[in-house]
Amino acid sequence: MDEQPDPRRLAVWRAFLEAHAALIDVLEAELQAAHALPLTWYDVLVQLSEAPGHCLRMQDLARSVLLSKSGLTRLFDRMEQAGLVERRPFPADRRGTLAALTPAGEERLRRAAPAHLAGVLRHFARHLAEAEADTLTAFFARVRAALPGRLRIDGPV
Amino acid sequence: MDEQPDPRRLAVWRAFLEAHAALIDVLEAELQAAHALPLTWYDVLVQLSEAPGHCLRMQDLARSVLLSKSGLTRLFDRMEQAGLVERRPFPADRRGTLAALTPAGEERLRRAAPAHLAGVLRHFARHLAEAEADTLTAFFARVRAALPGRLRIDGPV
DNA sequence: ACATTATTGTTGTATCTGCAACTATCACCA
DNA sequence: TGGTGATAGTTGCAGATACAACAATAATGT
Repeated sequence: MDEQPDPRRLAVWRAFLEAHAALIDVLEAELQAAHALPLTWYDVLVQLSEAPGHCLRMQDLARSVLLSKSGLTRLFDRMEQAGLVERRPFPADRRGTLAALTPAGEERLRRAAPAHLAGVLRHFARHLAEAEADTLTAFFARVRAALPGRLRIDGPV
Repeated sequence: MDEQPDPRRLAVWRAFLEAHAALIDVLEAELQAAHALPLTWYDVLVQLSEAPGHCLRMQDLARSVLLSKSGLTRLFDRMEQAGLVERRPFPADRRGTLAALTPAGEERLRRAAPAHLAGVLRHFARHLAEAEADTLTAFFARVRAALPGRLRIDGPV
């Protein structure tokens, strides 16, 4: 491949980083203001609600929300204390734990989702022409596919 | 407005988030492995090296690297201790401090930059067709422009 | 059956970040 | 000139995250 410094492509990278940072900031602030939910909490609720049976193994949930095992353990502790989720034993494998949504968690998500999705639309997707959407998804998918899965998962070396 | 869930555009958002997380992970890991530099340190070095006179006010630097004032204070402390940057008095306004690159910092950046830029190219820009690059930059710029500047800067309410 | 190895989730600890409060300095205006 | 408020940077503190070590359980091979 041609490997010139190529400032055009470098510019994309900068723009990508800045857009991401700004987007996360706004969406987080909006979600926090409107429903007192950090984005990470929202993400957990979404992943659980989309899972079959509204529950997931802790480790799978960790991968879904892009967090390390220990990171999720602590996050889940906080959310459990808030009554939005709960741990259940997983009979099939007694090492495992099932992370499940409580009714309160479902309700909280149901109330917060519309505003958040509207935010994503307003701040992000709105700027996307119909045709561009697929191009972009495909691009991100290519990037993602060529990358190793999550590094920095914890556990011993 | 049309407020259908619009899964196509939602998919872009998800793909965007996942690609970002994965990219940061790999690039950080590579930079760390090859040059013992966290991405934040690299960013500071780049911003300073691109600034006129190789120095910037602390607050401007904070904005450039997308960090809060206090966040930068601490980050800069660490980098100063490592000898890569230094604080200089700013005569024109004695409240201010100039963040400057040391020769060691310049040297470190000069050695690390090629590998990092190659990484950005290999993991990100390579998947981008020539024509797509401009489309994408424009899109991110639109997103960025429509957004408020950094929220969550610190300081009293 | 048993020993060895892998996997699951949690915990100890360190790092990094932001918010709010603080000090020092500056800007402005009466 | 003095006073009031704004601004620059630092610091105390709390929150969130990752890595490494750990206990409990499962899987595998002999």
